[in-house]
Amino acid sequence: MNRILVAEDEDRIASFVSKGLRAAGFTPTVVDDGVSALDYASSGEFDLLVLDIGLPGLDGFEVLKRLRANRSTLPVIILTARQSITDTVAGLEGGADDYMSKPFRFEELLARIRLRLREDPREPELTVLTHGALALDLRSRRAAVEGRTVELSAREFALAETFVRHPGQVLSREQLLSHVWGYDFDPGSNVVDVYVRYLRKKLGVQWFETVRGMGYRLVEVA
Amino acid sequence: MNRILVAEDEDRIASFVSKGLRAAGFTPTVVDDGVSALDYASSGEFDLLVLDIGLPGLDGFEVLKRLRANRSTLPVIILTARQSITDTVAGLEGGADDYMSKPFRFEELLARIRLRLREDPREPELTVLTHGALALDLRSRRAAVEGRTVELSAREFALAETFVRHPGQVLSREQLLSHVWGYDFDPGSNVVDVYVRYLRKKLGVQWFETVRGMGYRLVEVA
DNA sequence: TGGGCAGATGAGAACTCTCTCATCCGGCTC
DNA sequence: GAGCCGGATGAGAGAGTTCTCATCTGCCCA
Repeated sequence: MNRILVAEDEDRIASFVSKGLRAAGFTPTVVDDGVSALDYASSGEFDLLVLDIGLPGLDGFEVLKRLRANRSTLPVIILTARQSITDTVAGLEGGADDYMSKPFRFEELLARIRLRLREDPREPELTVLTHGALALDLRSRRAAVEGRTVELSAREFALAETFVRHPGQVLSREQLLSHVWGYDFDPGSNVVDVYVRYLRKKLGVQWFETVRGMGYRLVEVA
Repeated sequence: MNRILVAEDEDRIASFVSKGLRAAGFTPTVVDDGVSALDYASSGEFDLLVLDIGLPGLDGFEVLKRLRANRSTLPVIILTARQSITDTVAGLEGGADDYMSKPFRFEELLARIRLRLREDPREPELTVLTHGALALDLRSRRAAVEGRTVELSAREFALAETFVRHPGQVLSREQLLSHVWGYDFDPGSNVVDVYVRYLRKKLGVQWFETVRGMGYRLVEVA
């Protein structure tokens, strides 16, 4: 349950997605045109399809349509153009299970993939992440340190979530930028530093270790 | 699949919830102490339990614990005190299926109840609401009118959602206030008027009809 | 026809959020 | 030990959001 087909023709996005998926333990395969997408998706070798709408050859809608016409129940998450609700509606009506509109944060795509691949969808979605005395309530966007509740802004929360999902692992600024800010953010910025500082201030300095020249790391709990 | 047990001792909230549930087509029953809650919940007469943590007699945790000890699989949504993530974690670990922290917007509770009662949880959650040429993307908080995409703020979106979920129905300011702003908002405010104006400006005046002395109504589509 | 009242509207205060920029600090290297 | 460089920090600009308030408008009824 971890073979994922990524149909996306923009190199930058395809690589962003496939790298991230691999790091998260999935086995991604990338194709960059509609015909191959349909072909591979029909092979039965995949557990989920991430499908860009704007594919050359056969567009995403067409791929989806033919796939469903062949009675495939493969879960499909479509990537729709920036801001196009029309595409979203059409895609969902055309049999997509979910969608992401570009530009998206990788963590969000990951959450949706996990949701679609979950063995028992009846099982409650994990909405509170914990790491030692640190707890993140994914729904209310609030955090708690040793019982004390802390309000986090959207960005602060997304960053904290990324750390908690990769405890003990050194995360580079680039990784954090692409996971939290999206794939098309200015890599020269020092936002990451600034937001790590915000988190340190709100959650306590002891959680976030600086690894000089490398990035930051959420300290592991004993 | 529509009999809901509400265990809540604060009158104001109990009535807010039960009224809303009735209006949404459910059949709510209210109890105001832990012993009755456990009693009724064990009867097999209900499809879901909305359980306040701070109940007199037996508190919510205890009710939940005993319920699960008796092998009941009744879906339970707990209501936790303002900001207490600790309660939330304890509740979910104690076998709750979901939670709401007070003060909550009614529409949100409703969404969670619907989710838990859905026949086939595998079926994609409805994430785009439409009403004629009006579409609301619940996830990206964007709306579309005849293909044109419009950005809405959180409040604007919640208000629009309420209208679209009750098309053609006159909604009083009080109803809108409690649904969109929560149950403890100053009833003397004219925020509703102001936000209806914002929606008219962004989505078009034709959608929102003023019913003098009564409230507002989303016009039905031909 | 005039007054009153419900609703519409304009303006703006308070606040939050996000990000940039300039400067400071301190460890590492030579 | 000096200088450099990565990172920490403080400050603030700019944008967006939410809500209040005062005023305007126009419908309805006496």
